[in-house]
Amino acid sequence: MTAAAGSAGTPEELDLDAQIAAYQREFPEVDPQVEKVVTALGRLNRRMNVAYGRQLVDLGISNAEWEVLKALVVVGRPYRLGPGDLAKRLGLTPAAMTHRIDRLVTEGLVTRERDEANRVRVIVELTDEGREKWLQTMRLAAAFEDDLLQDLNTAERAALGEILIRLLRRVETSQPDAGGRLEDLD
Amino acid sequence: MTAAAGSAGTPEELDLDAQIAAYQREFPEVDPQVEKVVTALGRLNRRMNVAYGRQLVDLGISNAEWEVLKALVVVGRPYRLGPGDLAKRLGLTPAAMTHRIDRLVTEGLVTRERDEANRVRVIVELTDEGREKWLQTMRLAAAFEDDLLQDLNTAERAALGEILIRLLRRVETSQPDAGGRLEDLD
DNA sequence: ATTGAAGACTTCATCAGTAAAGTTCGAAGC
DNA sequence: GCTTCGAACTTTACTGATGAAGTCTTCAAT
Repeated sequence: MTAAAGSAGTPEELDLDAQIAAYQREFPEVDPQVEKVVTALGRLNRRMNVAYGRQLVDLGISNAEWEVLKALVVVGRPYRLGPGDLAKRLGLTPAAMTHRIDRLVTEGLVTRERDEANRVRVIVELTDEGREKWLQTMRLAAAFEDDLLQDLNTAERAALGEILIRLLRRVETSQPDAGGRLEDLD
Repeated sequence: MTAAAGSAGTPEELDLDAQIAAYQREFPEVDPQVEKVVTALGRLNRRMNVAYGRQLVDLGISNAEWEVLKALVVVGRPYRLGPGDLAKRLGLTPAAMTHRIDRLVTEGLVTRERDEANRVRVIVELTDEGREKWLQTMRLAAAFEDDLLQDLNTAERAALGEILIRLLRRVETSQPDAGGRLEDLD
């Protein structure tokens, strides 16, 4: 097998360096250092999502549902938000939110009721069971994250955090966001 | 409205620190430093995907199609892979791959033909037009990435790359991957 | 009081993904 | 040489997302 080709391996077999090498071969102008950072970032994130996904399966909820629970927890007591607001926070359409809420309601993790003060509005509220479920996910996630960063000492963690935030600031300012689609939100 | 709530803002309005604070409030055992790194990482990645997505729209292809082009380019000339192999590399099911290839074929970016040497196999090959399309995406992506990392000096870039790779190694070794679903691959 | 415009959510049609069954071809055994 | 097993891809049924149209409520202006 040549460089990173190969007949049919799991994705890990494609190691990072081989992939960067391929990019250089096909597109010489590329800066390997930049590409390395960007590729590692994307790959790391994917792995983490897979890991989260597995834990969620164990707890019997989907990633989609988890996002909703997180959003409700973040606003704090009494853990209420409208469907439209939730949709904006999670970066999906109101239509999708309607269905997600349907599922969560049937599982008893949130309640949906009309706002009596303004009957055009709907209030989605986390139930005790929903909050408990979130706590469970959080315990697992925190354990995974601690393990992930185990090899980094405090200084390294701080440096990493600082750099990531600088990058984040750069993207967020360069993109006014145009009020759109944001995949998901933690 | 309390803390980071708000009526209905775009996601950016929820700044990172407020979100971390919310986690600490709701789940005191959490390590804020760890959470900060993890949250920033997730958020950064999301922003980057949005940015890539916009560029792709301008070029008239979807993120899904882009992934396929990348995979074919990475293996090098003659830019050929079977649907099953592609599916593994991109972390999706063969069924999904079938449909993606359908779309790419109608757009003229790849060809699909039976392997005459082994007629149960199918060969997907990048067309010149497909390669050209990939080059265009690469030019845009590289420009965006260079801009993103502009605030980091060489030493910082190296440090970031090194740390990310350490983290990546940790996730990849701790998860044998179980041969499964990997969202996507760059 | 009535009408009109805008906002918030839901419904409908369509699209892309998964899981599982189906099809076709190649290879190994009797 | 026929048959059976297995591999590679496609097809089918279903799920969850999008975008556009629809419904219901509120608010402002006649």
